[in-house]
Amino acid sequence: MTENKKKALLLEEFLPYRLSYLVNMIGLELARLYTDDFGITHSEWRVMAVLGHSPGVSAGYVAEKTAMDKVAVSRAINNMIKNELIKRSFAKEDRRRSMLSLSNKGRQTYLKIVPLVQNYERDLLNSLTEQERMTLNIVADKLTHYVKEQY
Amino acid sequence: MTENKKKALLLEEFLPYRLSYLVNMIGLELARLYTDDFGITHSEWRVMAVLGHSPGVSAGYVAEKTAMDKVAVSRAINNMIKNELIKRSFAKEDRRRSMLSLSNKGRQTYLKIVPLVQNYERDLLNSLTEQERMTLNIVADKLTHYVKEQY
DNA sequence: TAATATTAGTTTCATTCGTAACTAATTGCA
DNA sequence: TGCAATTAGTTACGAATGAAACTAATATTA
Repeated sequence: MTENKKKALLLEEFLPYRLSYLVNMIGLELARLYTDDFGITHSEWRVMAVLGHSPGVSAGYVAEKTAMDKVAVSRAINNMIKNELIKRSFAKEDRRRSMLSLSNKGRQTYLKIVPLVQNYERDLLNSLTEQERMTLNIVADKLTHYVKEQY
Repeated sequence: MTENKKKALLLEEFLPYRLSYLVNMIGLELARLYTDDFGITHSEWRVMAVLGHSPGVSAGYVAEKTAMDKVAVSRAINNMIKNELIKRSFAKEDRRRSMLSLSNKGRQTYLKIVPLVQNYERDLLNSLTEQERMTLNIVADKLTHYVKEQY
């Protein structure tokens, strides 16, 4: 006999909904850190985070690392070039491939934002016990692994 | 002396990013369940979930329960009325307040979707141990509580 | 009770986002 | 070599989203 207990569906108990709500709130709070003070959008911040760590990479690499699609990356990059946060050149051996890095202004902004978001993450995680943080890490990895192979 | 170990910021280790990626993937997968087969959008599904459980409530109540803004709720509702998934009347004692419930067609759709999303949730959680599921619940609540009071 | 404020929901408009089509450069291979 | 296929990135367009202004109904209060 297969499992057949028909349980009511309550949004506030449904894990995907709860996580979505949580992530949305976290995103809003983080966005305040870079939007209000630096006029950087969420997409732009992701691009910046990759270039801050890995200068010289291509737009495709950024797309891969950020899990953004290439159109979104293209838009963010071009906007940041306009705002002089990013410098772009093209690879000599393949003139399609861009080589991106932060400008001085971009790097200064990056270096200001990094501690802000790291502090936010720290404060957030400080509401958990060490044991809970460890489990959260494992759970996030397991679930991500699961959804990736589903996909 | 305050903590001053300057750690590099790696997107793939940054919890808000990891959770955002995970939730996005889960959302895409869930959307397949109701969009492909029933032409229901994500917003519409949330509205449907509330009305399935609590027939007769107002648009404002739906907005509150779904954490959607009232514009999004209004649009979803009107579209679902057009598609004959929802019936609407207005309260006699306050003719601004809507009283919403699923139509027969809407309820049939709802009853088909509920087990699909519940199965999805079950499969997702089955990739965890019982202990991890318990901790995940607690962690989700704690973090949500934290971000709510921050806000 | 008339004037004002508040509330429920809708419309408008500007921006964001994603898909698909496109351009330009390079690679593969006949 | 030369032509088809692939790759990097951009442009164009339609759908989704959010903020602000708006409409209609009700509540407040002078």
